[in-house]
Amino acid sequence: MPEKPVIAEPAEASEGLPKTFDPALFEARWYETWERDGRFQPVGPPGSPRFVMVIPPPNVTGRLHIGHAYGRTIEDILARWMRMRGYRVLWVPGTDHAGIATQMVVERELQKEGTDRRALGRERFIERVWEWRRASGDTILGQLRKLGCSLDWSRLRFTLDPALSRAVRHAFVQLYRDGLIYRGRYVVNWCPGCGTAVSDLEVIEKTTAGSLYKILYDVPGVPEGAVVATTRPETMLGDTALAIHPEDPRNAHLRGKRAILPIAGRELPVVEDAILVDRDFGTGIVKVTPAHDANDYAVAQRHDLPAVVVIGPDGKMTAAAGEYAGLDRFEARKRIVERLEKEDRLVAVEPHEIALGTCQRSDDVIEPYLSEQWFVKVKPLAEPAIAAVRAGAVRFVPESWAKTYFSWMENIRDWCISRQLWWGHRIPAFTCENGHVLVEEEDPVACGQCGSARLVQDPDVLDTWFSSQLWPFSVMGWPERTADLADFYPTDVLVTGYDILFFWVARMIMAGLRFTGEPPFSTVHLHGLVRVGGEKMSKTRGNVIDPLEAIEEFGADAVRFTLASAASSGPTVSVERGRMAGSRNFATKIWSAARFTLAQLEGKDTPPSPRGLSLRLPDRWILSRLDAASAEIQRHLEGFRFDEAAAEIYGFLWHELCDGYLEMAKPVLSGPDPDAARATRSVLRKCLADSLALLHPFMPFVTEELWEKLTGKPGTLVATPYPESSGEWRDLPAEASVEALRAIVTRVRTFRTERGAPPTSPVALAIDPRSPPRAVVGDLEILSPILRHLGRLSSLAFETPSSGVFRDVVAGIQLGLALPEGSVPDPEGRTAKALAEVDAEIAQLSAKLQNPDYLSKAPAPVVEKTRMRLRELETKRAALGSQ
RNA sequence: GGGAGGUUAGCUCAGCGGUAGAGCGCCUGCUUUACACGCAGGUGGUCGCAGGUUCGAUCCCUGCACCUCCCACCA
Repeated sequence: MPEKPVIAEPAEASEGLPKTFDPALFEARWYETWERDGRFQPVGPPGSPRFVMVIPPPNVTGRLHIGHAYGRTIEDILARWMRMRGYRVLWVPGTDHAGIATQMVVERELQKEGTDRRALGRERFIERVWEWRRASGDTILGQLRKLGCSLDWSRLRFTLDPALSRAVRHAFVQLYRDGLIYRGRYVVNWCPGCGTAVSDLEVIEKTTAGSLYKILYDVPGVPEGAVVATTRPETMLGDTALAIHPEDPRNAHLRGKRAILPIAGRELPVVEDAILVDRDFGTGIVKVTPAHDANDYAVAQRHDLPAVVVIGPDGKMTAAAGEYAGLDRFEARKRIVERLEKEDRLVAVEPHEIALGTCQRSDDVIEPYLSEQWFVKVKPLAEPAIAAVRAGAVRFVPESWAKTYFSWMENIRDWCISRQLWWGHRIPAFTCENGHVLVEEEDPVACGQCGSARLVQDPDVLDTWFSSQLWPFSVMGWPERTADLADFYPTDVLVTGYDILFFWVARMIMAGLRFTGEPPFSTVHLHGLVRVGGEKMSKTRGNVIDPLEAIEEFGADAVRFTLASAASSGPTVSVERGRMAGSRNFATKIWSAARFTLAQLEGKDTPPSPRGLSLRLPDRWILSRLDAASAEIQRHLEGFRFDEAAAEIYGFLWHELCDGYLEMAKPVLSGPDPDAARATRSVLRKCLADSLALLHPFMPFVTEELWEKLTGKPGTLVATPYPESSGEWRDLPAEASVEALRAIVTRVRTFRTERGAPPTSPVALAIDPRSPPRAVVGDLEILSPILRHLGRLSSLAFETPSSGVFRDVVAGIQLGLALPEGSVPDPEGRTAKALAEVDAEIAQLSAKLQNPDYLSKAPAPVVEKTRMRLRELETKRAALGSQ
């Protein structure tokens, strides 16, 4: 392969931009400038229009992943856009203490040191976590800065800050006093790996291939005994009854009998329970294990049965399991099955698909486990929260999420909020030596009932989400009546992934209404989850996109623009590496356009606004397009369609401003008419300035950098008014004429390609002045110099094309085209192909226009459009057919 | 068992009642007074399948197929 000749680049003059740019050279600098200048803090008098968001607080242990980058980019686009529109914008940053996740990180460290938290003790362990947090937490905050997020760092919050801890305690005490928090012994989801209870939402069901074991229980007086099916034989040692359906004739003979529990030899009553037992399933006989199954526990309550805990909090069999004590639950299962087989009690083992509950955090198999826990009674909180969404006080974008929200909220179950962890908000409940329970805002010194000073605080901490649900107002200082709370609450928009709709969004709405009387935000934008090229991101697939690496490689602007472009309304958001490069190319394109523009403006008189100048058609066209683009961008941003907004500005900037206007401007800028050149410079300047402003929320860094070059006002684009459509520049006649010109230029170029002529070969063009869009023809005469230039025409005549030339119709304009000589007429038979297409469409349209139903029922403008199209096609047919 | 969403160009996705779009890829030309991270031209789609509504359907309705994802205590 021959190497490209290396052309020495002329030494760059002292002024002028380099050809390409390095985002690393200015991204950090601009961020610091904005922050130093207080751009991220709300400015303006309280009461003036404001726009408030709180960040979904990432885990302190977290590192920025593509999902964060996506959500925060959307938020930052909103924040910057609203700021430029003159709102007092507040976007509150912060992190979440993330109970289990953080505790696990530090526990792993301890493990490496050969110790554990129990050896350390509670106090020293907690101190250790704080140390860890000081040393390595909050890295994600620096990463958000890299992304360009315009967060108000003066209001940085952490869910374990003293003020936020007070909010948590206040909320707990209030709910307790209102009877909405209670303590009790129930079967909860227990994660043996984490050593704590978790809520229903933290259990991930995975369908797994398992087995259904059919076990024979002896029943004195019933020779055939009772065959019981179970997927978890190890729990049988905790059986305290068998249950049958009261109306099941198959098992009527078992009524009132007592069965013998195999292995253990204990007697079990046979109870009748219509709720638990499904007559149509299996043998209709169910083993009842109250300590290890929530349904069985309910049966035990109804029939006053004891509960025997055979699996302990560590996942190992307890002393109650007799000879199996100390064995891991799965090992115990194996041994018990072996034993049953040996004793000939295993009637059958059938393959059975089971829904295995696993821990969201540790992936361990969840055990239903009977224990003392704290719960929130959620129904009374849910009702007003449902009503608020129904009434439109909270709106979901996209709307369809409301349905999911309702169905969950309407069937909501109590929330287990106690966690057997050390890292988190400790439950503010104390028990005195006489068993009195005290729940108060301040640590009590003596029991209010018996006066005892020997008080023990509940060892558990609260579910992390208990504090998260208060976030939109706890960050504002609630329950204190702070100025921020008065001024900035409720917030406006919440942006987050739909995956935490139940965990967080729903609970915030409930808590906000309960504690502040208002919903915490008026709009919830639930975005999709990021996938890479349609596939879930995973390390094994090797398709993980690390946003920090991407920022290194392409720049933060490119990463942001890519994410914004990918933002569809659907549940998945597909991001590809190729898109990142494309966005980087786009940034370079702007850079290059600015470089050209700046070179043109340099040292020349250029009015900042084209208003009052005498503008030519291309000027009017691009200003009209700019106005239209501004309107579209605004419409899409208002509708949370960041992809469409991004596409709009991309298309305008690249294909209209650069491909279109810049090329038309070149001959004018160097042409003989100084007034025209001056007007062109002014339009160029306005287009560049407005483009930079329009693009700023998406690509804040490169636009700010270029803004400084253009205006000499460093760091001010962030606070420049966002361009909005005024309609002032809208000019449809100019659009029609310039678009006709562009179409004709394209036709001339295609003509060359068709004829196999080199791109530079001169074409003689005739434009039929009798073509129907008369105004356009007139404009084209005015545009002649540009048309000649762009089309590289040897001649341009406004006359009926002579019979010898190739004829066609473009945008209604009848053209005659001719190459010098010796060119191939039409090597690929394109004319014939085009003719066939025209004929087909003519046939279709005439059929339509002969259909009386169409004529009478279709709207008149549509019919008129069809007529016009048909007329144009007929002209085109005549032109093409004359070859 | 309920519920939601999807199926459009080779890939990733927009569009959603009046003649099919983008980016990337692919093909052909190009050092054309910013940009090869570029310019110009082009290739490429019975818009999952079958019915229905309509003057007209990729778009609305019904059914089917396949794919995601949520929710649900069936041993």
